[in-house]
Amino acid sequence: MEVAKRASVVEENRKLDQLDKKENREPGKEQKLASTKVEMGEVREENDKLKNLLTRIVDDYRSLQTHYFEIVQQEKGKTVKEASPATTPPKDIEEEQELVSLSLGSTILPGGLNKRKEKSCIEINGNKEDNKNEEENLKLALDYKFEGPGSKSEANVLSLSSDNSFEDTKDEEPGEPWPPSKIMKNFRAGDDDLSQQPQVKKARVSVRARCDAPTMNDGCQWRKYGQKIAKGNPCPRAYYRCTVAPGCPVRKQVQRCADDMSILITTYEGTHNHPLPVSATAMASTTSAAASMLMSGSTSSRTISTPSISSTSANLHGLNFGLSDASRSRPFFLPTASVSSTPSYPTITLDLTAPPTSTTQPFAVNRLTSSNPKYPSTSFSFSSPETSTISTSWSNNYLGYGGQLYNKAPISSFSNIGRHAQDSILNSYLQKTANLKAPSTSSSSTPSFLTDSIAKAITSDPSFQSALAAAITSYVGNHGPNQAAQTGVEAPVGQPYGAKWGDQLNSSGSTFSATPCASSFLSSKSNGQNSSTQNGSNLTFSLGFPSSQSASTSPTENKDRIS
DNA sequence: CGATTTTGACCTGCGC
DNA sequence: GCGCAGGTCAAAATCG
Repeated sequence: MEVAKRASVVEENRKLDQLDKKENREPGKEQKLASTKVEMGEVREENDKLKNLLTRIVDDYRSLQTHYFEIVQQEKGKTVKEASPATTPPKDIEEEQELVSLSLGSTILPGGLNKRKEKSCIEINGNKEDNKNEEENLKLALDYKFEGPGSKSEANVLSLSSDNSFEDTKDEEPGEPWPPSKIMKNFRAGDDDLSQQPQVKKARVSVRARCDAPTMNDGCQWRKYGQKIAKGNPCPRAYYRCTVAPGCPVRKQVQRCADDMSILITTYEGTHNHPLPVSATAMASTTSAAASMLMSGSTSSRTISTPSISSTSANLHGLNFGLSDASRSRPFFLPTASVSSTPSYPTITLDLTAPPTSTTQPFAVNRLTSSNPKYPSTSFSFSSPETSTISTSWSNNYLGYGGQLYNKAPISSFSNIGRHAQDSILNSYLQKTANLKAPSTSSSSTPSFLTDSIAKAITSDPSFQSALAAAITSYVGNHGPNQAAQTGVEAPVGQPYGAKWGDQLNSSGSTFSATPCASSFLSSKSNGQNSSTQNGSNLTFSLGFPSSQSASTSPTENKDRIS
């Protein structure tokens, strides 16, 4: 009911927004505009109330979930003790299990790789009708998403969807662009997903990175199945397919950049239909999110009132990510992402080799012209000098130390606009987070209007949020099963191996990288380990691809070479 | 000996 | 229809 109410409010907001836009184009209607704004204020107020309500519901949900797990544990103990063959759980328990399973969006792990998770993961095979109510509940719990483009309301909701389907987004009811059921549909491992979503299959995510090794180790196991000399590039293009699971549709192309041989271009296509190793989940989810960003076409020119990163962080907090604690403020680290498209293959490129963006060009979320109008194009310019550092670090296998990376160049020292972009995210986040402890001096060096506008520009794009969310979700899924369980956040693209956050931190010297060969990951420094932010810790989101030569989980890739 | 890579042949889509 | 380029297949070679 609340969801429906909220949806109606969202729709109302959208209409008002459109009306607002329209009237801005037609001056001389100030009176109408004024009344509209009054209406809008009311709607916003109501929206706020609903948000609060939603937050309460989420809290309730979480506590219920905690209770549920306790009950399940007790039930399990009982069942084992009694060892009764006729022990069929009560129906309500079953239903509850379904609910939890839906909420977590988890899938059963093959082979019991994660026993703890197995306990909380119950496969759902019930029919849709029966699950409808549960799905509604799920929406209540997980419906952290941006309202659709055009919504003027303060979109403090964050989508964790990686829904890539045009049809899906098209078909959605206003205000509910990505229902959780669809999120699950995409994230859930399954062969039939791809057949149902050819668009997803076609979407490609290209990663450019400086890498001396023949190929980047992204954590997956690949088998080379072909090599071709592509036109216009003396370097051959190698074709790999994922061999983690038989029948996995994911493929990648690896090719050196013709202009700069040190740059390795890896293009991913498809979605894994199997659980991924920890080291591969971040990459998978990042590419998935990037593909989502691309395919969702959600890059409409929303330059109106938009959420700042603080609202995002609030949502993350809402998801129990715990970022709202200012003492644990974490900067986000983002690569350059640009979109291009061919008629059949829309491609988003994450460029981690890009030099600092021109200082003459203020940061903005630009729209690029697309060769195919079907696929809207967007360029996010998050370039910074750090990207080259990252790339270098990939080759040098230092990618597990995102915190260090970040600390190599203190925030306050960044002067280029690309850095500003990242600063702005951080600053905006820091500024708007309660109980700020002034961990950085960067805010003084960055004009507030700039940081605000940048933050707004960045965060206004739901796709960005989606990508960020997916990365975060990946992080949560990988490093914090507990968090994931509490939040109901679904782990993207199959990540059954939920390693404990703390475990990872401990095992890797305060970074998330459990192993030096971890491919793509989200790195962090724990509290008190960071000299530059003594009052807090850094969490650096970055893409990391240690060279396969120096560290590879796959012997295949170790000997991989491009002749 | 199984897994993986190599490499030429083949298939497919697209532009002319 | 033809040629080109990208992508895939599959037999042979190679590796561990």
